[in-house]
Amino acid sequence: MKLTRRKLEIVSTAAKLFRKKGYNSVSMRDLAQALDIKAASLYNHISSKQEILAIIILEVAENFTEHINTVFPESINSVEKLESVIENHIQITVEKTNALACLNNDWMHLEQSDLESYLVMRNAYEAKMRNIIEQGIQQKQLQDRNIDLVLFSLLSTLRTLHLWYSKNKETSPQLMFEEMKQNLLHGIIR
Amino acid sequence: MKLTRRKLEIVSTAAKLFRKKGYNSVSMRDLAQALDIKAASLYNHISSKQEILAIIILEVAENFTEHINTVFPESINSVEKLESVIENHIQITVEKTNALACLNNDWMHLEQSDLESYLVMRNAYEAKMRNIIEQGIQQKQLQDRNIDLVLFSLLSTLRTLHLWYSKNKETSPQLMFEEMKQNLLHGIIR
DNA sequence: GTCTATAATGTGATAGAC
DNA sequence: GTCTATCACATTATAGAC
Repeated sequence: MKLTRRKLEIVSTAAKLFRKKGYNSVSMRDLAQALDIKAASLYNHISSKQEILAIIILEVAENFTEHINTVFPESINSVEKLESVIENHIQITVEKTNALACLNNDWMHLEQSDLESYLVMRNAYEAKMRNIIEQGIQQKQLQDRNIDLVLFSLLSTLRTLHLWYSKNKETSPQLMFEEMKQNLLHGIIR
Repeated sequence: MKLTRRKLEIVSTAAKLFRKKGYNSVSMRDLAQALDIKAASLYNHISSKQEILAIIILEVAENFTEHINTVFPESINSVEKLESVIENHIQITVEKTNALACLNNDWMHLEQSDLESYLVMRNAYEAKMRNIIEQGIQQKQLQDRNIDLVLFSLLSTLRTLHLWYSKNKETSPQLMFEEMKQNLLHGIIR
C-alpha cells in the first residue's frame, strides 16, 4: 500500500479526529475542513472513509504483530519477554498515539476482510502473550494465577495507556517504562 | 427521574446495542426494531436519543460516586480501601455490564449539562482514588511510585474489566475479586 | 401506546468543469 | 488536485390518525 504525501496527510489528520470523536462521529466534511479542502476533493486521494480507517488500524496492528514475533524465541526468559512487550506498547503509545486510540475504539467499525485481518492479528497476539505467561508460570517465574485474568490485567492497561499519555505528554518513555514495569509486574503493595 | 416499565425496557435495550456498536452507530430505527416497534413510537416514552444515553451513563456514574463516598472515612487503612474499590468495580461489571461499557465508550457523546455532570463525578472519583493512594504511600503500605501512573494502572484495568467478563460470564465475582486483588495489588511476579 | 407520513437535516460518494 | 453541484439515502424527531 503506497501512501503519497497527501494521502498520508489525510490519514493522519483523520486519525487525530477519529481519536477525539470516534469514527462514526467524524464526517468526510469534518475531515475535509480540517485539511482546508472540500469533501469531494478527498476522493481524489482515497477511495472511501472505510479505507482510511483500515489504513490507520492495520498499520498499528502490524507493528504489534511484528514485535511479538521478534520476542518469541524460547531463549529469552518469560519475564524479559514481558518487559519487552511493555516497552513496545509504550513506544507505540508515544509514537502513534492517535492511531492506537483508533485501533482501540473503532476496530469494530472495520468491514469484511479488513475486520477479519485485524481479528486474526489480535487473536494471534493474545495467543502469544498467553504462551509467555504460561511459560512463566511453568518456570516458576510468575505466580500461579488465572492465566486469562493475568493476560487481561496486563493488556487492559497497556492498550489504554494512550489515554494517560494524552494528558501527560511531557513524560519520558523511560520513566513510563520503569514505572509500568513495576506496577504491572511487581504490583503496588510494599 | 421516574422510569416506567416501558422506558426502562427501552433504556436497557439501548444499553445492549450501544455497547455492541457504539452510540452513534445505533439508529433509533435499530433500537425500535430490537423492541419490535416503530421508531416514532419510542418518542412516546423518551424525549430524545440523548436522553437515553444520559440515563444509562449517569446512573452508573452515580453508583461509583456513592460507593467511593462510603469508602472515604479515614478509619480504614488504604489497602482495605483499594480492596473495597476493586470489589465495587467487579460488582458493577457483573451487574451492569452494558451500562458500564456505554459509560466507558460513549461518555464523550453526552451533551451540555449531562456531560458536565459526568465529568464532575469522574474527576471527583479520580481525586478520591488519588487520595487513597497518597495515604497508602505516606503510611508505607504502598510502594513510593508515580501516583498518577499507579492510579491509571488500577483504573484502566477495573474500568475495562467488562470486556473480559463479556467473554467469561460463568466466572464468579468471588474468583474475579481474589484474582484481581492479587494481580493489581501484588503483581504477577513470583 | 403504536402507527403512517413526513419534515428537516446530514451522510458518503460521484460527475464534470477548471 | 480542487472545485461546485448533486444524487441517493439515512438520520432524529414531530404531527396527527387510530
